Amino acid sequence: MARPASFDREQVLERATATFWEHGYCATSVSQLVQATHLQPGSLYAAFESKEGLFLAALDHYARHSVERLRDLLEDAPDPVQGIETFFEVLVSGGTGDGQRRGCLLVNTVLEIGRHNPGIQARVKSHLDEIEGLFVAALEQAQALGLLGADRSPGSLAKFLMTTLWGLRVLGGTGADAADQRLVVRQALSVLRT
Amino acid sequence: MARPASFDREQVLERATATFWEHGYCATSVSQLVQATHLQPGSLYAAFESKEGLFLAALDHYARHSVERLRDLLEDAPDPVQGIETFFEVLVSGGTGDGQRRGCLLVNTVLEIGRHNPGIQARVKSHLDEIEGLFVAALEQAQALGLLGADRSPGSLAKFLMTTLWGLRVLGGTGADAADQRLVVRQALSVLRT
DNA sequence: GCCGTTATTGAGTAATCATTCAAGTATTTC
DNA sequence: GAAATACTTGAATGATTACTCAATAACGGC
Repeated sequence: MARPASFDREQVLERATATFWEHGYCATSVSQLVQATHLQPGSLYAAFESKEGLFLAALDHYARHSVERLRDLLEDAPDPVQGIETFFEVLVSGGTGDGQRRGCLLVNTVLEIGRHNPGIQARVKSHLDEIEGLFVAALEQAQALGLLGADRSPGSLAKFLMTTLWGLRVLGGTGADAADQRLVVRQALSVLRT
Repeated sequence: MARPASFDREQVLERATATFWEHGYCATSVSQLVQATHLQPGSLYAAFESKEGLFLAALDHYARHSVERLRDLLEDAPDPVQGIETFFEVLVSGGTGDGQRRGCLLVNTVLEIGRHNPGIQARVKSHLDEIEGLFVAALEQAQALGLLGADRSPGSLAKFLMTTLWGLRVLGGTGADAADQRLVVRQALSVLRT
């Protein structure tokens, strides 16, 4: 019925996400996004409405992949507790490489603009809640398997693990090496061994 | 020998700090700083060289007060462990009010620009190290008093507490209320009770 | 192959950005 | 009170900002 879009939306999102992730929301200009996505301003605005719209789409794109990776990791683990331990080990040892240098886009976003932009805050929170949900499920499984005391609260522990994860992102941002981060992970995960 | 500056440097720093704290580094414009400090651009640049120079001075100003408050709190506490517990309770319950809404300027800065600006990262890190040092000292005192097992590592625990503190700042940024934050603090501080 | 519809282009918008500087002003020293 | 010195002023700088729109191009349905 009409001319179809000539760009691959997924690829555009991938490139836009990388740009936002690298520089942050404020420090990323539209002309940088134009350069990264190979889309002219007009096309970019036709497809995503605004810089903020593109950023929200980038957040979704980023979260989709993050959640997927965590889910796979937990499913492939021999047991839920080891899955969580592996997750933190991957986090600390760099994993993808880029992830270590740039931290987590969701966490960066909370502190950069979450407080000032309710729409973005809500979107980030919903993605973080999804991740927290995976931790809750893993901890409940662990309880069912007798790996975690029945008196422990999966919800409370999951919130604690999320907070540890976020703190590690800040620690990474200060330039701390993997060894320092591992010390923290050991202290934090000792809570699961009670 | 010449005309003295007519502004109160401390007051200017206080106002500039509040502005940076509220909006972040990137989102704070020089004209906002001009408005907040009541200094014309020329005076601002004569006194602080650049926007970044003023920001560094603001970071120092902020850290000076933060460290002071933590030191007082730890000194006034009946014992070091209770001091740490009080610190986290104050953190979670809002404390100053502004602090709760705006988080911690140092933590916000790490994730917003620390990775891209080595000078700022180094300055933030030195301030955070000072705070970590206070925790180390408190934990060593606790050990000396028999409140903490002699087999525990004050350095490692201090890093863990810092990470928890940072994670709580992110948790606060997502809009979590004091009750949720308290759950996390309870899990985290249980590590001290081992 | 033509028409209706939609994507693409990229120069152009006004606003704002961080920064500068020449002119004017106030203070100290002698 | 004059000379020297340094602070204050605020308009102006060129660059960059997010964003728009009229013109052009390309596709699907018939």
